[in-house]
Amino acid sequence: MYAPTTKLSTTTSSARVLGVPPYHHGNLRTTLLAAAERSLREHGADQLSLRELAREAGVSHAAPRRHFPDRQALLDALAEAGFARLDVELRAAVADTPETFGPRLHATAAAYLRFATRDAALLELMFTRKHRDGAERLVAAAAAPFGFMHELIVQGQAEGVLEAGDPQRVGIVLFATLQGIATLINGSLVAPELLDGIVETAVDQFMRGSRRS
Amino acid sequence: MYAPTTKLSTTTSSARVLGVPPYHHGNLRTTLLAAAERSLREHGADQLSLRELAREAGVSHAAPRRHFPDRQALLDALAEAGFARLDVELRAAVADTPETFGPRLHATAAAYLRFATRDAALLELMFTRKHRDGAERLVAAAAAPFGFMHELIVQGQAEGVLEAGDPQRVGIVLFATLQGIATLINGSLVAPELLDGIVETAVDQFMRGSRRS
DNA sequence: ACAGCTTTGTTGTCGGTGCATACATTGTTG
DNA sequence: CAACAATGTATGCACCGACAACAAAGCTGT
Repeated sequence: MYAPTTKLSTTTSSARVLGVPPYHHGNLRTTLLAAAERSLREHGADQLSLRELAREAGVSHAAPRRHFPDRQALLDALAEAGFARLDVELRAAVADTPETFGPRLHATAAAYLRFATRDAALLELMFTRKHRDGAERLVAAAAAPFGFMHELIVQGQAEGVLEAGDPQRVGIVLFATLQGIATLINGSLVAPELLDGIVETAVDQFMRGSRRS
Repeated sequence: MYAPTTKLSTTTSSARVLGVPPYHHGNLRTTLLAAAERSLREHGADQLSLRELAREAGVSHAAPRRHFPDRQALLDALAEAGFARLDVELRAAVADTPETFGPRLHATAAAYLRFATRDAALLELMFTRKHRDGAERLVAAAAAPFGFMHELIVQGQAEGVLEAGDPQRVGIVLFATLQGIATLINGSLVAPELLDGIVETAVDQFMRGSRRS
């Protein structure tokens, strides 16, 4: 086993300049993931085909197998990346927000639903139960955004805006509400125009429902 | 076009007694749906195969096509039936409950999550966005349980337990919260043992968050 | 520098699936 | 009882995911 090649696509070769594609792609895994992400967004997980991705990347149909043992492994990797990106987006949303709980909660909720409605298929992938043993990686990736919610709740309690209590439970309920709203919107069961109003209602209810009284 | 044969499997024939299977199945559509429901529960929507169902029903692999133009049509039918059953179960849950809002809300939430965790794959199917034009039937079917939630909210407001306001919005938020909790549990992102506690927290928060103050 | 091992491609194949078309059988109805 | 509509069957196609055997390229120790 040699080093997992951190440096990208050096692909030695003199062949490159001649326009002859090198035998080794050099960066297949990343290329496949990027193509998969696009395909997922455009056509949904069901339509995603390994062979199709291979064609797009200009490699043989069996090449992806070297990087993803099977189709599900690719989907899992996408979901994992999705959680990471969600975490980044949530944290970015509060970065330029007053440090008080209220505005931060609003910003978080809005950011979550922006992510969820923009990448509906990805969201579905992230939360779909695909038992597959290696689910640990996924759960670990999901811990990041969950942790963020947790921190938010703790802050609210520290500020005295929220009642004391198990922040875990409360955080889960909050997370669930946002996720549920996304599901209803994405499933076309609720008109998208209602989104903003619903989020506002949800946030208000949450504040009132768990404020210190 | 002759009558859509309400009476089941009369399959005229003298052949029956001889053990020779009749040319016409007599009840294929229903049989397929039943088998599909079982397969869905046991192996998930991805693994559901029309050819497999045909084999189970003892019929050629092209036969299902007479009843479902394509695979998605079958899945849609399953989802539609799912909404109908959900509606029945929710209404049944409050049937033998005190007529006051509080107990009814609790019973509804519990019933929703029982349904959702018992038939996780079905739930996913019901709320997954499969744009496919004929989504109207699905949305119509979904209207039943949604309507139930709506009625529940209206009752709460009439009792004076809930503040006045758009029952639609509030109902959607409630529905979303339950749906979101189900998603988190089914996706193994939250341990099942926590379910009861979370539901309780959610219901309490809802009551506090929208009670008349 | 080169021999040997590891990684990452390639080609070919297999079983399975959804969808389509042409044909066969049966039930209904005028 | 003679159309005709409904429902199954047989066959074929294109595609897919998985697998195995082989080939090229990169690394590494001597």
